[in-house]
Amino acid sequence: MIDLKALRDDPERYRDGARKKNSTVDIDRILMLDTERRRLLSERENARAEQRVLEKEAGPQIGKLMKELKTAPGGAKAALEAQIEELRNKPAALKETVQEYERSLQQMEPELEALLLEVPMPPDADVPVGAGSEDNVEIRTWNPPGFDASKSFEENRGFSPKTHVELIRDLGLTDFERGVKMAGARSYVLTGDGMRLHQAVLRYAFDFMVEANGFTPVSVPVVVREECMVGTGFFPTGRDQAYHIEESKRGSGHDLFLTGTGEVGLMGLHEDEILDEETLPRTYTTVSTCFRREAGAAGKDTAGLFRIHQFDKVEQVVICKADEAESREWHTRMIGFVEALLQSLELPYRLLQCCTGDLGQKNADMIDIECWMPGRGEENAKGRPTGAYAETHSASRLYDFQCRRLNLRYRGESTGGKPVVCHSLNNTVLASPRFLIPLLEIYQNEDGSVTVPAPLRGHMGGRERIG
RNA sequence: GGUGGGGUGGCGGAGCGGCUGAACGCGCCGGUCUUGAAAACCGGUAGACCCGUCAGGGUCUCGCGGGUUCGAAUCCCGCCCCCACCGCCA
Repeated sequence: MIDLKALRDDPERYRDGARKKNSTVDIDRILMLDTERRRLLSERENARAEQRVLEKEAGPQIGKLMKELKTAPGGAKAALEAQIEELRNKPAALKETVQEYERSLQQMEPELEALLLEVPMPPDADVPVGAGSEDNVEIRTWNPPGFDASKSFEENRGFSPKTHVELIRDLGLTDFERGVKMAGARSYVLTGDGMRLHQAVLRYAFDFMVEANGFTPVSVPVVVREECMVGTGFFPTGRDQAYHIEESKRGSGHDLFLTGTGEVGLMGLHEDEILDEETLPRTYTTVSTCFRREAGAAGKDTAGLFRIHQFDKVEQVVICKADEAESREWHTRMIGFVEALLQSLELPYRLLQCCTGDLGQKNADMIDIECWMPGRGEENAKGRPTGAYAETHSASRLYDFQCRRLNLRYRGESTGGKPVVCHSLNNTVLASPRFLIPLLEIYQNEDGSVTVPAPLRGHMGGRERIG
């Protein structure tokens, strides 16, 4: 959520941000509602203050008169009762006024709140303006020794590569038929070495974040309340991407949702908390199963393990002080962790600066990392794919957008003891089985086997190859 | 799933119709004392929102929502959550 006060002070910044992110949210309607809301608030407060003054005056008098009434002779009772009645009426009249303002407020507030939840975080000034992913800008590429992703796989290795779909089929690493039988389209079963490799890459990435980078390992819920989805910024805009578990027995409003990323659980950890400045930054990592409905992606990437409803992901999040320089620094470092991981596995990749249209609602800035996958891209004359980069990681910088929704703050010396909304960032460490695509395709051999990358062998019982 | 007990400030814990945004204790911060520290003593210590250039003023919040009342942390109704024991169980 954006800061309503900031929007009040500089609406054009948010209008411009919404435009750049292709959002049609009505900023002027928000300003109008906000003005009206403050007017009502102020009126109600004045009436309420007056009411309280009267209460304090009349209250003790009523109490006194009530006592007198008990012992008063019959003839005096009527006069006392009339006096009490009069004292009661004054604040009672104001009560009506207060309630009227409150009803007006209750009528308009849901609309204002709903609109505020839709306002996107304005992109940073240095983010290139663009309509969608086609306008993203390549920052740099990295190639492992002895490999050049700007050339074809065949030129690099001397033979035509199989796609990952062919590799997993030929090596018996998956069983799509039975996956679909049980769970429908985009479902799969990892079998044998497929499952083992999947677990190996996850464990390798998880250990890398904990041991080499000092992140705090945690396990988090993957079934969460709606508040958690709203707080982390995935609702209401992305509601149709989440699996919805109805809890009809308990009435509406208590339904649960499957999380599409460990980010939800990691960021939800400190919802409604005020952290001590000295405990920042918080650096967390988790490995969790992620569920995505992939609504609107019908027919896209239907083959293989690229776009699926359920996968496992090692995720990293950082919660830090509200400081732009620190946010930027962490962003760079979190990307650096992934680069180090990919380099240790010797996989070619590139960094993409996402343009404004591709940032999503929450992000001020986002860098995607794409691994090179020989089995994707345009077909050559023989009808074989020529290879392409495809997204495997996404590093987001959100400033206070997410933490404001979560009501996650910190305080300390630098804030003068006052609570200030934290900044947050997140980045993929490794998502599998998608990650198996570049891994298998790059490490395949001419005889159809796949070499197990050296760093993973410890998690594969020392195996050096599959097949 | 059943039965019982609870939800008050950073924590513990009073309050059970007005004097209570909240006693008291702990913690934390500042000060006195001390060579320094501890102890002791003194003082301070919730959050949100609105108005105001500042100083300051006001409103709301004792799990959440509604009600009763001139007045609610305190009474009533609904909901949520937590704990204990029993049952079931990965």
